[in-house]
Amino acid sequence: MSSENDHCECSVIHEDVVLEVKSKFPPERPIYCVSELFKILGDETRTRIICALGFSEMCVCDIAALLKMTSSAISHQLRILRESHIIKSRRVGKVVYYSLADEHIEKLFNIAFEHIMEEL
Amino acid sequence: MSSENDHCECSVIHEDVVLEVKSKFPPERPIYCVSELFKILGDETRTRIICALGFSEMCVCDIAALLKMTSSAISHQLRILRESHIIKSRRVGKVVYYSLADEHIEKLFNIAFEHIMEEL
DNA sequence: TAAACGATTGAACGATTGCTCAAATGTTAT
DNA sequence: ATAACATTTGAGCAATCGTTCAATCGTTTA
Repeated sequence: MSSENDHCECSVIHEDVVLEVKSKFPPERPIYCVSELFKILGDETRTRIICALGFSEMCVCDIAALLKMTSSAISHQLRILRESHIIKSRRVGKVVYYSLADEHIEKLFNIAFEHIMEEL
Repeated sequence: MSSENDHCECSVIHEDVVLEVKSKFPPERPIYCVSELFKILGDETRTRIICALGFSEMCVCDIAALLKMTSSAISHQLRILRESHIIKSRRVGKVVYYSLADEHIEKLFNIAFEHIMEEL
């Protein structure tokens, strides 16, 4: 016998609220995608990379020098950002230049910065 | 002998770009705070909780029932969200009601949702 | 006061993450 | 072809994370 409360050891207190929120709740996929996006942004190295690319297109070496990290570590993070379509790359000879894929991320960052600034 | 490039095995290719971006770069603290904020939001359970609270104030039990998880697991995540000032709580007898602390997070979520929707 | 119940907490665990290191690509210059 | 160099990649490892489980707290009700 299975019920909606299989995984909850307590009874539902406000069934009306639960049902109402459930009816409005977004589908699983966009929820998953949004949390994945935030997860990508939720790392200090990646945040700093995105912030840097917001000012200028940069190559791996320059980002590494700016952030005082190895280019291997930077490259690993750039791959994650590239696969998430947050940044894009173009190769010129041996050098690969990275830049922000679009302006959405900067907008998201500005809102987040505002939020932080108001807190302190 | 220490230099700016101690942690980078390659030479700086575009010194002008690095110096320019370095001069514009935000201080360490807001960068850290923003990445921490995104890290908090970057978990599917917390995303779903925030989404639910965007529709209605809810108690731990109801959130657990809605998301089909134990109230212990929910409570752990609520603590993280509360300590980050993303949600607030009020106790009425045995029941603790949670709601979003302010409208900033919803705004952030809406921007993120827009970004996701455009991608697919 | 004791029992019931919603919520919280801490330890333990398996899973995931971000870095390092070494090796391998890909491209250019000798 | 060979050397040099920017970048990428994969394995390995320590650290962090999210859940479960059991115990506890706080409040209400019998």
